[in-house]
Amino acid sequence: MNEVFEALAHPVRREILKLLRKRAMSAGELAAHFTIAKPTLSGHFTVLKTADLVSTERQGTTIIYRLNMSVMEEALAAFASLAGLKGKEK
Amino acid sequence: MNEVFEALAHPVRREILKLLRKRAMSAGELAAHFTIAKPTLSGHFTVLKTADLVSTERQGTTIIYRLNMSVMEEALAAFASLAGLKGKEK
DNA sequence: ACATTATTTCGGTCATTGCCTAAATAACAA
DNA sequence: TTGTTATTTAGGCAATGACCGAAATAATGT
Repeated sequence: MNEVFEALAHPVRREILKLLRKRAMSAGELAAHFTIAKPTLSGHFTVLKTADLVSTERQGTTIIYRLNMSVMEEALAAFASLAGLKGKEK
Repeated sequence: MNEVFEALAHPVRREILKLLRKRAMSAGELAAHFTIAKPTLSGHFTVLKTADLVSTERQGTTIIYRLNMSVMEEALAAFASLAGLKGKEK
């Protein structure tokens, strides 16, 4: 869960998640939304993947990123619990 | 809102929030729950204060930290929105 | 004024992060 | 196999973050 919170700490990574919320996209499509270099973005992808917030699927030469909704939901529940608003204590 | 997500990225800071969820505590009381040095902890307090997640009140020589529930709720809503689960789009 | 207690600020080190360009890998088509 | 496109890995650098001990500040009591 720590990795999830760390992944959420960077604005670019949050924006990636927001884009993937609408539909799965290739690395290139995602890159088109940012001005930063592709290798930098690739590093952000790795962080999101390590946190299990996204998963990948190769389609030929392109790699499709998709949002892992269940982990997003778990993270939200963890946060709600932290805030003491709902969810379990643990 | 970026400052909030950054503040949540460190486990010690999340633990501080969890402790403050039960009741307001002085810096010293909070420090008793951790093994790290007080100056380090004081730095974490500053991060939380900058994110407006906690507020302070001086009582004599001690400083009381209290959780800022409204900001916690806003952050939760922002996260829910990011996940596309509820809350506003923006 | 001086000492005591609580907390923060200062000055420094070490590890990590974010960014880049250049090079490597992967899949596919000619 | 050579070339093309898509993406990642490697290498390096500047900025930031986390940590500590020592010193400074703040409030209070003697």
